Amino acid sequence: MVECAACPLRRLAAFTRYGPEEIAFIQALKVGEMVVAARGSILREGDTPERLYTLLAGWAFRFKTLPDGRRQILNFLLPGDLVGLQAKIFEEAAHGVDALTDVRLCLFSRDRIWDVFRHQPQIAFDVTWLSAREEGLVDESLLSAGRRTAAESVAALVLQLHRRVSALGLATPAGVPMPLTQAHIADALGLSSVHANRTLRLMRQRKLFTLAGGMLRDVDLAGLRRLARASEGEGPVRPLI
Amino acid sequence: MVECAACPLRRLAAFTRYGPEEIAFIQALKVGEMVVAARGSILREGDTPERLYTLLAGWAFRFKTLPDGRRQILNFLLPGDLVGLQAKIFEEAAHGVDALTDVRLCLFSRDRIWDVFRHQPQIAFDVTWLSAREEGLVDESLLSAGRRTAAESVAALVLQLHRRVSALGLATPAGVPMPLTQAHIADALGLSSVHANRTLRLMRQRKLFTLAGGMLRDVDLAGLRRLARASEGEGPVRPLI
DNA sequence: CGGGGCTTTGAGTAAACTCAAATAGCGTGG
DNA sequence: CCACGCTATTTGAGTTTACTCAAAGCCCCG
Repeated sequence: MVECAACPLRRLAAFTRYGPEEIAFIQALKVGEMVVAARGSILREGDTPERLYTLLAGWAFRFKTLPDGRRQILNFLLPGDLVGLQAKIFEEAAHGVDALTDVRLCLFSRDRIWDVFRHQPQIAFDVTWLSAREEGLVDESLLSAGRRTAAESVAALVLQLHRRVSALGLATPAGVPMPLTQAHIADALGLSSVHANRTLRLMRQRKLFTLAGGMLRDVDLAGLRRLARASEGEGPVRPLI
Repeated sequence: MVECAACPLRRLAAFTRYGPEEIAFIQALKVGEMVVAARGSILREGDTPERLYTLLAGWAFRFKTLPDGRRQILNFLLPGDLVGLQAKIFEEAAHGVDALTDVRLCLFSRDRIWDVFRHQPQIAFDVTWLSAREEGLVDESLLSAGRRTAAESVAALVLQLHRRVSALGLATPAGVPMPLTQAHIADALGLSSVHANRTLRLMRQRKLFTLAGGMLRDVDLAGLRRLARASEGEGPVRPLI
């Protein structure tokens, strides 16, 4: 089990620095780790989860489903993201969380969240910060699903994920890891998977990017920004809990 | 100016009870009130707002726009809702907020939010609660825009607003106030206003509800729930700051 | 009584969907 | 090592939902 003080994420420039006292406090909150295999469920819709999680490694996503099986992905979760805060707050999850790849999670005691607010206002503020940031991601997706064309939406999604993955230092010379199937892209943007496929072909033809084997390659960032009409997005640092 | 201890909202069963100490603290945070006329702007995209607001009376909405003018409404704001928290947290608003009706807002000092986290953990927790609740509303809209048909989306939106307005005790024998134009409904659900109009006609023909003159009437809640495949939604009480 | 905004309707179009089938990849066990 | 099965991708063909453009009607307010 990873010691919080030695957490490999915490070394990244993407995360704010905490003092030893705060790290010790987080360490005291941590009750264990959990591993979930790719495609496994981390949190089911309607569940009352025992824990609050931070994603240590791997990809996951939040989603809602309709009774007939239609699924909407709400946002993707990458290392450092908090999982299950709403569920903690409302006692019952209004959304599910599934693992996209094999995933390692850091477990926090559910009851002790309250201690954070009582004793560590800085960390409490950062929890709120992360929650507001996630809402910002959902806002952006809603803009895509509601008002962007399929090509614009795909461009905006790829840009967002490219930015988030790069900030974590996960980009490699071989490309940027992006372990999504076309069905995930479709469900995130409100498209059918057939149309997602045709749109990806278009992106390839326009030389905006290629996405294959879980790797994003040959990205034309400027072209994507022009297409998505995206703003530059969040600043460089954020808290890690 | 309304005294927090005498705040008419606070008397409603929809809000949690605060002790005298907490109310005094909130009162100390309050630096004034602001009135914005219908159609006026409360917060512009890209602004760095000086204040954090609570909506005291009236309707407003959060939105994002694309450079060519396409607009997506992210969620509607009703009395008791917090405005501008993300903007406070990120220094810059990634969305605008416009008044739908004449609106009265309670102003809180921006800098002193930090005091809340340091001295009033209960209120800090409730800020997080409200933020998570708002994210839940956006999640629901994303499900509509992405995966529901136009009729299902309209049903889900009307159900949500009916529930929220009723919880505030604003329903009257003459109907439930709902001061939206068809363009607002279209922009909230990712439809064209022509299609929103045709969908509303369909709802009228199916006797699910009528919406005219800012009033919702003749609502068939059971029929709407069946159509929207909606879950029952949030519990009855929430914090008021 | 004349706008300006909002709503309503018609007609034609386009983006995205469904259904169906073929192809490609990948892991497992014979 | 290859065949099999499963999942994911790709493409074609036809359909539908929702869009655009345009014009007319409404209604409130000044």
